[in-house]
Amino acid sequence: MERRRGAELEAVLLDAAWAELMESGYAQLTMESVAARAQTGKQVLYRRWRNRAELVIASMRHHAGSIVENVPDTGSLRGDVLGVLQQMADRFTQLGPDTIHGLMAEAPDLDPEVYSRMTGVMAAIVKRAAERGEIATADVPVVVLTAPTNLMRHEIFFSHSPVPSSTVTALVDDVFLPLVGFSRET
Amino acid sequence: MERRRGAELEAVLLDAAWAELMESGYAQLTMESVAARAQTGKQVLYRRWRNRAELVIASMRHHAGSIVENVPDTGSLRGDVLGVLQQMADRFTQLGPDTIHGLMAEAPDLDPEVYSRMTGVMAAIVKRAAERGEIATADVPVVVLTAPTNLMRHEIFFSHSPVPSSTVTALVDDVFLPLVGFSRET
DNA sequence: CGCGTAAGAGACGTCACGTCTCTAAGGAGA
DNA sequence: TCTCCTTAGAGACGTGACGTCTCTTACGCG
Repeated sequence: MERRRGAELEAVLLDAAWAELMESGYAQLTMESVAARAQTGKQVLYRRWRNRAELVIASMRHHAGSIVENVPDTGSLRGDVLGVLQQMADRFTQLGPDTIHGLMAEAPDLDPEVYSRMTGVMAAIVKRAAERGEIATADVPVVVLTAPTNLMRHEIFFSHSPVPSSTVTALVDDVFLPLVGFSRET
Repeated sequence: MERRRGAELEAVLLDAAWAELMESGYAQLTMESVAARAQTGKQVLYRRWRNRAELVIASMRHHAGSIVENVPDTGSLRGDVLGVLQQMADRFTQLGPDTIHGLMAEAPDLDPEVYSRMTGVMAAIVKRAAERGEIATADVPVVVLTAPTNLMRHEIFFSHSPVPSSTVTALVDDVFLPLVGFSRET
C-alpha cells in the first residue's frame, strides 16, 4: 500500500474536505466523513487542523485563489466595481449560506484581515478611476469605499438564494457611483 | 408542589432561556441547561419549540419588543435614521456575535420577513422627511432605502466588538443622506 | 368526582466530537 | 544494507448534547 505523506497527503485531505463541502454542505461535513473519503484516520486531520472550521477554511483557500490577486481592470470604474462584486457573488453562491453561517459560528477568530482586504481592492479601483478622470478625487470616505462590498456581503449572507445580477447593478448604479460623484450618462 | 401551566409556564421557560443566553452565551446554552434552570423537563421545551434556535428566537421576541413598533420620530431625517441604527446596535451588541452567528447557522428559515421589515421602517421615515420638505422626494430606490440598515447589520455581524457610534454617524452622514439628496448644512 | 391533558423527571439510543493507542510504512543516517 | 524515528492508517474510547420515549402525578374541566 502506497502511503501518502507531506504535501501530497495534505492536498488529498483538502480536496476531500472540499468535495464533502460541495456534495453535502457544511452541516453534513464531519471530520469522520472527510477522513473516510480521504481513506485515512481522523488523527491525520487533527494533526494539521484543530477543528472542522480550520480544515474547511484551509480547504477553501486551497481550492480557490483570493480576489485580491485578481483585481479586475476593465478600463471603467463601473466595470471594475461590477467585476469585484460579481466575483464575490460567484465565490460564495458556490458555497451556499449554511457554510458561511456555520463557519462564522465556529470560527470566532476568522481573520478580520479578510474583511479589510476588500477595502484595499476598492481603494485601488477608485484611485485608477480618479487618474483616468472618471471621478474628481480618489479621496473617498472609508465607509463609502466599503459600502458596495459590505452590502454585497450582506446580500450573500442573508439572501437564501443566489444574488441576482440586478441587485449587483443596483448596488453599483444606485449606491456606489452616486456616492463617488460619478454622474451617469446614457 | 405548585405546577405551572400554559402562559405562566411559557414565560418561565422563555425567561430561563434568556437568562442562560445572557449568562453563558448561545454556544453554552443547551436544552438541558434551560430545562434545569426552569426546573422542568426537556419534553416541556420540545413540546413548544422544535429546537434550540426556535426557543432562543422566541425568547428574544419575548424579551424585547420589535423595532418596528418603536419607530423614532425626532423631527429630523438625520435624527430618525440615527435612532433606528442605534436601536439595532444596542439590540444586538447585547447579544454578542456568537448568538447571531449561531442562530443564523441553525435557523435556515429565519423569517426573511424580519429583514424586509426594516425597509418599511425606513420608507416611513423617508416619507415623513419628504413631507417636511427636508428632501425633494420620497421616491427612493429600495437599495438606497435599505443601505443604512443593511450596512448596520453588516457591522454588527462582522465586527467582533460593539459598533462605535462614529461608524453609525458615518453611515448616516457619508452614505445615506447624500444618497437621498440631503445637502448638509452646518 | 372522575377523566384526560400535560407537567416534571429522567432513561435511552444516537452521533460526532476530540483523544488515545497500536501497528507498520518508508525516509534518513550509519 | 540495516536501524531508527517519525507519522500514516485504523479504530477504540469517553464525553456531551441531541431528540425521543416512558412513567407518574397534578390539576382543570365537565
